[in-house]
Amino acid sequence: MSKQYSVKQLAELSGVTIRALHHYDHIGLLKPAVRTEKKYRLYDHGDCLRLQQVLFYRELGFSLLEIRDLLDDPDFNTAVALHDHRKKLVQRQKHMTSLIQTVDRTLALMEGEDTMTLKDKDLYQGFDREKIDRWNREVEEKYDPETVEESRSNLSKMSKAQFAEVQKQGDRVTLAIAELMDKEPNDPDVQAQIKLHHAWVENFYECPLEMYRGLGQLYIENPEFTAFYEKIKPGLATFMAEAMAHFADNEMRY
Amino acid sequence: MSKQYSVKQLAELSGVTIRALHHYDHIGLLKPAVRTEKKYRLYDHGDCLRLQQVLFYRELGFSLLEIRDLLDDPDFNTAVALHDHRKKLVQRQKHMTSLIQTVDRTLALMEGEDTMTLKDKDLYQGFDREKIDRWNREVEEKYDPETVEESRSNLSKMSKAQFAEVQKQGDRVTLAIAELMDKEPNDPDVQAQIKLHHAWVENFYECPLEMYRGLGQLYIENPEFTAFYEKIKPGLATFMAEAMAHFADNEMRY
DNA sequence: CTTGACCCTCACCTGGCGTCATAGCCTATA
DNA sequence: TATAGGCTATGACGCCAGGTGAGGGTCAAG
Repeated sequence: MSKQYSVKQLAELSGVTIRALHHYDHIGLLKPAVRTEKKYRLYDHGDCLRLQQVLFYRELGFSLLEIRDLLDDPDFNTAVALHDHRKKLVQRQKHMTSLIQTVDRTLALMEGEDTMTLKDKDLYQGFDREKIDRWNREVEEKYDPETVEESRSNLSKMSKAQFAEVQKQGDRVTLAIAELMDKEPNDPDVQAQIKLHHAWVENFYECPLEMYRGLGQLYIENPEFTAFYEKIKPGLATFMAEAMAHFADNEMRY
Repeated sequence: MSKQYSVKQLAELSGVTIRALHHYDHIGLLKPAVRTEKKYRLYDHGDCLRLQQVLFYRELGFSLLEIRDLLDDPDFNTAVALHDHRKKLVQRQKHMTSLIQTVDRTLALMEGEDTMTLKDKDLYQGFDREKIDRWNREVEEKYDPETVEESRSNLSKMSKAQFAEVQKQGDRVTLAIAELMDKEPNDPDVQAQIKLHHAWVENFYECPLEMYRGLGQLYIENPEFTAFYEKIKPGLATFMAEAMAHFADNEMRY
């Protein structure tokens, strides 16, 4: 009657692999209309339609078994299933969004630190306005205007002289901490300096405690940071990370 | 010197399972600092830090092997890795978005068709205003005001009489197509009726060709639609789907 | 009759563990 | 000191959606 297709033909028609068709057969998702005497699979038009449906729902992220149940039960309420599925998709999308934000924040911290602390790049001489503008534009695309405004105000409002002053403050704090490395990371003296460090960081970004802890992590995670601090004094990166973690812990208790 | 932790302790501290720690050991991602004579694992503070990093990157969706390489190679550029990873995340997010839109469109079409064509629900008697309002509210949440305005205007602006008239038109077209099923789906006569059908659909939704093709797919994907058209004449669902696909193809060529 | 394209089944591999099964270790109490 | 319990270890199978063969049968053309 109507046309019949071998596995290969159906595979090429539909774009799925032969192995996948075997698999669908195996799990009872798509059994060929005919099995010849020699066990060859022959698919008919109905099978093609079913495969279309399978691919549609697979695209949407349904599991193969869900699809099987969905297609096999004629009483199944497709609308409800789609609605449920939509919820899952939205959740996954939100998750993606928050992950992206985390990456962005991490990158922002890294770039921020680069800009603020790596002196090799002539930052003492002239403030790299171009870079700041670029950064602001990027932020603008990703976040809401408020954030941009804050970032812009913090960074570019500063004059060259102000910036140099803030930079010097940061150096002083860092060196002071380096001097205290014979003590424990949560020694009160160290913690006092860390408090200053935290305040210093907040010159540039609003930096809640969780973020501050993350910044500390970054000091030991990212080779550039690690190198920067290790150059000042070996072990400083780890020491600061631990001290910052303690600081975050202690402050969060209240 | 510093504290040591058994598997269970570290598991409880970090929130991962013992099995996971075993696994991380197995793949060389996190080997305990000490293995006692009796093969017991003992983790030290450094291991804790490393685990933190592992969890951080795992959260972000890096694979365990990627994390291992990333943490083991001190020259590894974390910023670049994060940037690459960000791209992947954004792509997945976009994919999610398009899937959600597909689901939404499917649901919209289903609801639309339900409202328009399933006569059992007394639609001839009284227009289900409550349902329309609900539908409009949902659209309102998902899309921009323009779309809502359009949807609202198309649907609820119609008087009961107008609606009945449009409904009759739809029936006429559908029956006309059913009469032409002995011809090929892309026969000019069929295509002429399909053109009317497309115009009819656009009474309710702006329905570009891709969407129209999708609607055809829906006729064979969704049991409710299939049942509706099969009841008019066996094979009509498939026939219309094919004819609609041809129509979309043909129209798009110009 | 052979060649080459196609078909079959069986079975192991991926990732990130969960879930047993089986057995050794350690400590406290009867 | 025996035993109960809680901890530890290793090893192996399972999940999901197939990928990637191995090893062997089938079919049409030359």
